[in-house]
Amino acid sequence: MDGASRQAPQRAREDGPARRDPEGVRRDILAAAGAVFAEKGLSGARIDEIAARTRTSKRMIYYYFGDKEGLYRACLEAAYEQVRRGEEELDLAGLPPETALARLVAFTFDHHRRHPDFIRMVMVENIHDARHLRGAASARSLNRPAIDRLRDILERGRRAGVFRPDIDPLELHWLISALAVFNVSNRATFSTLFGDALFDEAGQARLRERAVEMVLALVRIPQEHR
Amino acid sequence: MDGASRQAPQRAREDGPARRDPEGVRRDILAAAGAVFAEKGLSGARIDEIAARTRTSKRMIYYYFGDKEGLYRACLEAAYEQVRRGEEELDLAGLPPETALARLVAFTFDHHRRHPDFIRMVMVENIHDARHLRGAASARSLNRPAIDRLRDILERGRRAGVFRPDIDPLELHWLISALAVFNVSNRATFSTLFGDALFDEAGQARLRERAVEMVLALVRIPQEHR
DNA sequence: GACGGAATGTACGAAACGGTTCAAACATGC
DNA sequence: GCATGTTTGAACCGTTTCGTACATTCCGTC
Repeated sequence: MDGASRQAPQRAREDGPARRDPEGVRRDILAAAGAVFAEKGLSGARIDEIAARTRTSKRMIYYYFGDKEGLYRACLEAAYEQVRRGEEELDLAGLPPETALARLVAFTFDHHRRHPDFIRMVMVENIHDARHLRGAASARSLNRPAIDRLRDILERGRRAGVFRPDIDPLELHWLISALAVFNVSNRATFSTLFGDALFDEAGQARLRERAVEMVLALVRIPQEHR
Repeated sequence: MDGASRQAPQRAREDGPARRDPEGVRRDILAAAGAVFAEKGLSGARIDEIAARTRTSKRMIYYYFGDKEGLYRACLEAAYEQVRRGEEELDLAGLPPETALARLVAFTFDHHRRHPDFIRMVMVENIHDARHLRGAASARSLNRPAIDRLRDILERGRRAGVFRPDIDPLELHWLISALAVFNVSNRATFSTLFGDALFDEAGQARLRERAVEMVLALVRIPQEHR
């Protein structure tokens, strides 16, 4: 073949001699499969279609991932990892609790909106009763920090006398997730039934604002009680 | 065709074989198909499995519904119809606006919880970008009353001076739906990642209470501004 | 410069699946 | 009771689809 494609193993040779580019092939497959699974679901996805969207062949899918479910599991874990890692960008340290919470809600809203394929994978997985996620121990530990972050904010707010003391961080996470996830997961049916006024830029900005207001209104101690 | 004189056949003989019963057969198929589609999705569902859960045969499915997609569409419409009809039970007339809104939120929360198969159908449909729902004109008209009900409550609250005037009923419906739907649609992944403390009876009662608080806190004019 | 294991391409098999054929059984109008 | 169109069951058909067998290429090492 040509010599140009040969220099592919461009990664610095750390421990192993990267011959052809197994890691790259894996990533390539994972990206293609992730897109197709998100679009069509587990049973709706066709291995041949995934292979076609790849720079490599169907044979490689089975070589690296065993079977369709193995590939799906790998996609699921990769999706969680990518999205949760993206959340680490958010730095709330030093902000006053109310500002921190407002920023967290707004960020979560936008973050989910930026990752519709992740949301679709989660929906697909819920259709399957989270059967595949259950095996992934990584996912559990990957998600715990979200709760910790909230607990911290709530605690700081409580100490500052601006937040109610009876709000459970897990409940709050549930509430915030509900808004941020629903916005993406049910966009198609919602806009079909009620029009898409809520889903253009202005509408989304308003919804995000409402979400922030709503969470803060729940958590705050009303002025007259302070 | 005549509507009245045709429904005779299955009536009298309860335990007899009721040979000809088109309407009954249709309902039977729809029920079985609804369950399977909700469980496995459109592409995951197997016509043979649906047929097996039926008192009749695969042949009848094609006789009555044409093909798999036709059957799916019929299930989708039936699901929306059944659930929206169930919402008509709720009577809020005469209640003060705050009470009415609180009751509406609590009812919506419980109602969705009682109909997980409907939620699953909606999820499946969202995976398909609402392609099949788009054709169903009935669904659109079926859902409009939900907005009207909210508009009415908001308007009454505004006139009574207890609700903010800048809340759009559509936005509010979005918010309420997000909480009620997410609670069912993402239960599997959420409880896998964070435990199922929120999903036993006590947990669900707490979540419902939070949802009510949250919506009311958003819509109310704060005491000190009245 | 041949060896051996890892990586890749090709082509195919077996089962699953959606959908159809054919004819028999049936209710109902005449 | 008979003719007629409707309703049903069982076997069947052509494709699609997952997965694999086998051949081949690549590359570090001896």
